Amino acid sequence: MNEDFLLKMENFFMALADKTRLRLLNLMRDGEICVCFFTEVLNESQPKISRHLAYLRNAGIVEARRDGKWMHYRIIEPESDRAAAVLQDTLDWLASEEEMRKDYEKLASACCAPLSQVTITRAPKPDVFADRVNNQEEKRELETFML
Amino acid sequence: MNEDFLLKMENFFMALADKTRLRLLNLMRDGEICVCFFTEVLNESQPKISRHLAYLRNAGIVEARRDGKWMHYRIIEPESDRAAAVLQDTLDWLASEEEMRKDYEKLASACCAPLSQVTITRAPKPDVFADRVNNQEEKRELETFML
DNA sequence: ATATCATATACGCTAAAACATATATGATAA
DNA sequence: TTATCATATATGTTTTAGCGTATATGATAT
Repeated sequence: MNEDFLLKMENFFMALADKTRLRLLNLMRDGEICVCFFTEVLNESQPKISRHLAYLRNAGIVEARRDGKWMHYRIIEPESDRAAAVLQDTLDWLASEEEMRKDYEKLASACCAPLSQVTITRAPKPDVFADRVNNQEEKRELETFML
Repeated sequence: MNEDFLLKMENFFMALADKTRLRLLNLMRDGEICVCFFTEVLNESQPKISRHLAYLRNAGIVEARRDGKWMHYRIIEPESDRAAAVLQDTLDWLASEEEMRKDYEKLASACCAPLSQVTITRAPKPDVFADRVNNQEEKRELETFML
């Protein structure tokens, strides 16, 4: 039956249907973020954050990169163009909300990841995905440089 | 706290995170539909359909109109522009899927509502919301005429 | 009135999601 | 090696979603 496609779509929206996951996505909207930031900014337990990040990863919405002891998560463009459109609208929605901006600003007062300042003082670009892809190499170099 | 806005957003996505509700939205994407159609086309129990329609109504995604014994549901534009954008993308996504088109075509072989033929042979317009609003009066007249 | 039709809601149950706590993993430091 | 740090996962429990069945509501028909 049509179960396959519907199931994927259902799972995609499930991934967006959670307060913690929405806050996580909001924090990642302009680039990759270290797990320790999430726990700090959202003031939630580390296992809770990890579980929700795993959920987003399984849904194909974020991916992770290991950097020594740290894990950095970033939003990726979903395979489906349609899903990508929904996700982009969702990120714009988050960006437009005052409360989410407050979360975002807390990133400045961060914890372990040395790259924090570099990453977040970069001005948010309108096209999130393009920005993310283009700065990938650059970011990696900066990180290596700072370690 | 920020609970209010996040809760609303979470509920909005919850409403989209269910196979039955996605199929219902797909069937409503070009105009209002009678409950009896839903049960017929989706081949699901009447209470199940009603419960999911109530869910969508509480989420501010559809509204109902009574017409004698029948209830007609239609998609409405959410208050939030951001939610409206996500919903529109979602409807386009549904419209693009073969399996959903099959559901949609089953509307032609319908049940109780006399208006069915008139409603569904009308060619789908690109701007769903505008179409819906503009044809409201017209539809009401047609229904009255046919009863 | 009563009966019937279309739909909505209430109730009890099952299944799945989210949580807190504990433990495991994988990397660096000593 | 052992210790420690950052993160992931496993376990048991609580909460919530969805379902089927039964029943209520609201409209028409007799």
